[in-house]
Amino acid sequence: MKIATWNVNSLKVRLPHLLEWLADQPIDVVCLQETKLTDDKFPREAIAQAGYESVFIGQPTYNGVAILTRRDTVGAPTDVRFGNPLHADEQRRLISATVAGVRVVCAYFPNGQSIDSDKYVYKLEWIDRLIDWLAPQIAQGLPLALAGDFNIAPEDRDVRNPAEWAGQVLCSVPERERFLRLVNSGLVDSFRLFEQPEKIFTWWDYRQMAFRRNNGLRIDHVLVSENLRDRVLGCQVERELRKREQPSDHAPVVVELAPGDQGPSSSR
DNA sequence: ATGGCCCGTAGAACGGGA
Repeated sequence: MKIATWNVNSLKVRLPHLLEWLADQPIDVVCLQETKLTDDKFPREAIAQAGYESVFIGQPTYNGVAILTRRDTVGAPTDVRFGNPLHADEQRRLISATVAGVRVVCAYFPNGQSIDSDKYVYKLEWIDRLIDWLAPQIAQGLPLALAGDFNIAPEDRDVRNPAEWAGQVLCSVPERERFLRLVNSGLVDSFRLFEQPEKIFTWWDYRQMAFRRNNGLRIDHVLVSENLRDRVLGCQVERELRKREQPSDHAPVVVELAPGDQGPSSSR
């Protein structure tokens, strides 16, 4: 079973890329962030014709998240939940569902803007509430994948120019400390389970030809619970989608999971 | 030195992203 996360930066604009990608790649579960669509405008039909069920929650202009599941393999998701029950948040940043026995949490972490911004305070608080919610479930042994745009580069090796970013939003100590707290609640960064080439990133600024110069950050992640660790077969960044005309500034991250005891399609 | 792009909402610039 393949699980992917992708910040599309407007699903309206990126829908053709998404459909071409899914026609080409056998992804079973796709977590999307920054759909920027209200629910009445979500392209459920086009995605259904491509063979995917979708659950989603959006708002005008900002945020918006969705989980797509491949009908032929994993079927429709169950126990869909919107938001964090421990956090009355107006912003649509979280959706979770059970797919093939795995609790999939699709998250669009706040950006934070800059470390002296109110948005930064909100970011840290938002993550704290997320940990409060997820940690007990992980501790109880729920097989879980937390996939999304974390807006955190966990270590300096996840940044092309660490000196430029030192102490800045996405790289600050409090953010990295929270990433570690998430990991320490019983998750592993699937990307780091494998020997990886250096300088692999998931986001590149649209400006300054940053992608061509590979001036990026690794801020999109798939963390899996310890009890799924042995099932992770690989984790890679789909740079191809960032090379296209009119790309998202993020590239997808794809994780492959070996079938569980119940198999990938027997969950429902 | 600063900001240099893209998207949505606008119906011109501006907020937000990262």
